[in-house]
Amino acid sequence: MAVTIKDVAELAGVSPSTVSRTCKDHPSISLQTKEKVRLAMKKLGYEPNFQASSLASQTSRIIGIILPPSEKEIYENSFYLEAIRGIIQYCNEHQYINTVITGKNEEEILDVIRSAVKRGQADGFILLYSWEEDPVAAYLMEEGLLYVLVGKAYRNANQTVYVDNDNILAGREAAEYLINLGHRKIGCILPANGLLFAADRRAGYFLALTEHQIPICQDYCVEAALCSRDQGEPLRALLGREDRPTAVVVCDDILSLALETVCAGLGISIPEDLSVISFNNSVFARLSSPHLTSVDINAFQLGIAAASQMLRHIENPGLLATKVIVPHHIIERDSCQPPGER
Amino acid sequence: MAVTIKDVAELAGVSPSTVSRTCKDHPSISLQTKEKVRLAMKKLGYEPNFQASSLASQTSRIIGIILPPSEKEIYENSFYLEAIRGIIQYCNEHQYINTVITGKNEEEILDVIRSAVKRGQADGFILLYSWEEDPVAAYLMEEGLLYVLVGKAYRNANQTVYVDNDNILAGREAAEYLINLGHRKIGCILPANGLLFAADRRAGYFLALTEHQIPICQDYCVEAALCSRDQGEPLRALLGREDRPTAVVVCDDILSLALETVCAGLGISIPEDLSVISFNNSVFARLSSPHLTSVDINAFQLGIAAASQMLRHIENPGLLATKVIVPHHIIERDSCQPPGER
DNA sequence: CAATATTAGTAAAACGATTGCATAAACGTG
DNA sequence: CACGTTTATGCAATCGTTTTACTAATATTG
Repeated sequence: MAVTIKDVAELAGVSPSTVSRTCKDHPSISLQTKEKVRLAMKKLGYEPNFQASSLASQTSRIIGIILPPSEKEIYENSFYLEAIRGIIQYCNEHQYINTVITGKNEEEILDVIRSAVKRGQADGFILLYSWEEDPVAAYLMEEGLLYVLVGKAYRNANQTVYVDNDNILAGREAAEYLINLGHRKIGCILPANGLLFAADRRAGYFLALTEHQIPICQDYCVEAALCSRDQGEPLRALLGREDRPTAVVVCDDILSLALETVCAGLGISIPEDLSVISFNNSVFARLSSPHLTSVDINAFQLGIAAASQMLRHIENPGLLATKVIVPHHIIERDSCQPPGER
Repeated sequence: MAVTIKDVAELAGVSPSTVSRTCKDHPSISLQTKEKVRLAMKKLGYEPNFQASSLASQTSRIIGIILPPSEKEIYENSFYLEAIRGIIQYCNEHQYINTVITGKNEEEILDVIRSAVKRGQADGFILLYSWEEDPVAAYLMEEGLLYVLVGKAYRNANQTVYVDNDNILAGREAAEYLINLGHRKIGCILPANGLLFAADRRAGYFLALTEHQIPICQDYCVEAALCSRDQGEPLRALLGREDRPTAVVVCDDILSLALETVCAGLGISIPEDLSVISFNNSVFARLSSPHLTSVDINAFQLGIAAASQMLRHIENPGLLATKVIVPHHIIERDSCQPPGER
């Protein structure tokens, strides 16, 4: 049997409550006693029992990580695992553990959440995606549960704690990068998955064009499904045009890869005929040919920041909902060049 | 405050112990009483408190999922998230939860595990990778902790519960697929990460060649780092040869993508000049051009199987260590054709 | 110096289940 | 019908902490 608080108390010659207070660094225990107790703890290799302390203190020290309902494709994006890594690293350092939650659809996720809450299996939730009208976010908000959104809040932005990149700025900087290279005919390709970040990146793209007095051409802005059969269609439509763009902002590396395939089919070469600036800076960016210039969004840091917000709010209830912006940066590779150069 | 077992007991007019036994479907409670209790549970929306039941029963109902120490690249492989999904789905269905564990290096992982064990924070561990001489696996074995390996056991295979593909068979079938197309000069490309599955796939590849009386050429078998600077070097060496292979077995889609890049640089076209059969059937396989013929290893099922073994062993201590083989299958796409055809 | 405030620590009651043991009722059986 | 058995249920201890309320000892103050 593992060593308990009583064993430590006995060895140190104090009562269990004193040991407990020493662990919490309670001010009403003298330094002398604390030292004595700490020595005993070290000697016995004592670690407080997780369930017992949870039960007594009525908190679980468990944070639920909610993944979007599972369509396989979504998970191919390494964003999720990176963010999870960030979260668990921070949580581990602070004696919290995590439980990953997902399901076949939103209803199933809600069931898991409801049940986790009733059982006292989670102190809060980190939502790793943000969609318009997401029932999961709506439920968490309604029930007054503690949650942190990674991504952009759709409703109740002021009451929601969220952690995000400045996607508008990122989209703008990506477009500006192309504009500064001399491009004027610039397209924008978004994933058709309804995630909010894409809309923001597009908004940034529009902003950049407007600022540089480049007329906006609606047809230059297309949505494409990730990994579906007819994925190439909208891309081919864009690139088949007579006045096709000389550069594109692509909101996900996976899409860029798809784009490269379409380009190869149409005899368009990157970056000579088409400059591409991409998003996420994943393996895809390093493995494609040519290597992609891509905006790194720091998924790991997003995870760290989300976890840190979570813990802040658990430990100081009633804090105002703050938002945290994690910086992005452009990683330059070989997929961009000034237009018309060969 | 949430509804407790006492509330249910009161409403049903029985004692708490009867409610508890009803939950466990204990045989010594009459059907009549059980019905009465179940009705009360439903009415109140009762769910047993997780920490309290853990504390009382001295089990945590938490399964740790151990990821390899974090070098970012590893996580780009969607295998991990797929396997995690499988695990959590199975665990959720059986009222278990999961905690993901990783660290910067093996020592850090060991610390987390040690501490989790002392605190009673895990009933068992699922190891999502297998390396030769892995200190983590060694520790788990030494301490007599319950764990399931996803991948191949290196030492103590007979005492280890593990869940794997038949990678030798998979490697053999991949090579045979190429042989059946008429290829005789077949190479093999492995990731240089020391993971055991790669060696097995290679062994299968050798097997197939031998069986078909094709002489083995050591130089046809190369290792390449995933996503590193000089990754292309060994590939270029292989493909730059005068008598370069007409087909290759590539043990990871990510490597295939790298291979495509190198081929493009050398003016080698796939599949006309080089057939490629790949492994993992990830997005990469569907996004590359041409689309890759790839062996699907069913990562999700591996996760399910691992979790199911875990629970079996938790609930029946002393069970013999069985191994479970999850089937693979070849997904045919456009990267293979008979040699010499254009 | 007595009265009061502060400090340092303890005892014991939660927290919400589980479970071994006791017991009452119902049931056979000779 | 008395006795042993089976069946169904309750009682109370237990799991290992946290925390409230309390006490003893020491320090402070008018």
